Amino acid sequence: MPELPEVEVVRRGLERWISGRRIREVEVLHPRAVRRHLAGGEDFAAALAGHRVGVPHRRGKYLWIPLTDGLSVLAHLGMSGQLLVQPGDAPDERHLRVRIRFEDAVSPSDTELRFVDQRTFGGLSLHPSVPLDPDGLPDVIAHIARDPLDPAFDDEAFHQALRRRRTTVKRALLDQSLVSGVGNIYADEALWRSRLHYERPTATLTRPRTSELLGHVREVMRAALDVGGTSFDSLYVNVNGESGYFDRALDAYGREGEPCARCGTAIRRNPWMNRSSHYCPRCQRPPRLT
DNA sequence: CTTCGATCCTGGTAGC
DNA sequence: TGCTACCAGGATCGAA
Repeated sequence: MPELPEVEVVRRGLERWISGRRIREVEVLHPRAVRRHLAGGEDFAAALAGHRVGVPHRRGKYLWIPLTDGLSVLAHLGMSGQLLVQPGDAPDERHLRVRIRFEDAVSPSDTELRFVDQRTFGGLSLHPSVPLDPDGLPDVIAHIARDPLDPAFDDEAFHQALRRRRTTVKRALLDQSLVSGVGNIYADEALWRSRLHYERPTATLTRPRTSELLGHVREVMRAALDVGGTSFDSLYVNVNGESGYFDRALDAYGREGEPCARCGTAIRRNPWMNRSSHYCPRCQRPPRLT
């Protein structure tokens, strides 16, 4: 599942392969992939044609590609989305949803951009920027908080927000209006590293504990970025987050029944919010019920 | 205002 | 073999 590191790898790949190119033609093959573009698929395709694309930006799990007139193409990968740079004559993927061809593609094997998404939770859309925003942040994601790797992320404000909230620490990590880019995988990993149970009330976290947690979030994301970021300089921008390379480095997520790397106790998986939480029952003690 | 559960989607797999 | 049930889960929406 693409979380911040996977999306950042995609962003870098796009910067390398499509920045500066002019769009010739857009093909929308599945309406659901552009459902957040309220004017519809035909409008989306027509609006993009002729634009030159700028340098892709990212906030949390969203990335956007600025066009020339204050508009940006916003992309979210959802659970299974991929942005692929493929030769134009490569066979269509089974779940190809949108194809973007460029003016500079003269031979059939020259590259195009493809949005592929099996479960169609992701999508593309076109939006104006927040006025005066230096990065051209699309207005529809103005409510998304900065992510922990953003130099402007405010650790102290985050801590204060946690203290005010009446919620639990994992819910807070997944709340994209508090901190963005963290999904189920990196939440479980950061909590394991911090020896925090997922149901710990955020109001009980001390400032040092919050700092430690943020530090572990950053560590695990940077580790994933280091591994995933090494492969993008090939022809394909091929990142869907499954990334068979990083999962060997995970300590909690997907490790049910395997020994905790710290204490050897079997990792547990509990149902949680229609998904799962993975944790070490010994290192990550549940909070006392009040 | 905050909190929280239901919902969208499809392919893979477990179980009968 | 063929069917059903369940699972993965980010973001949004509406209820409380």
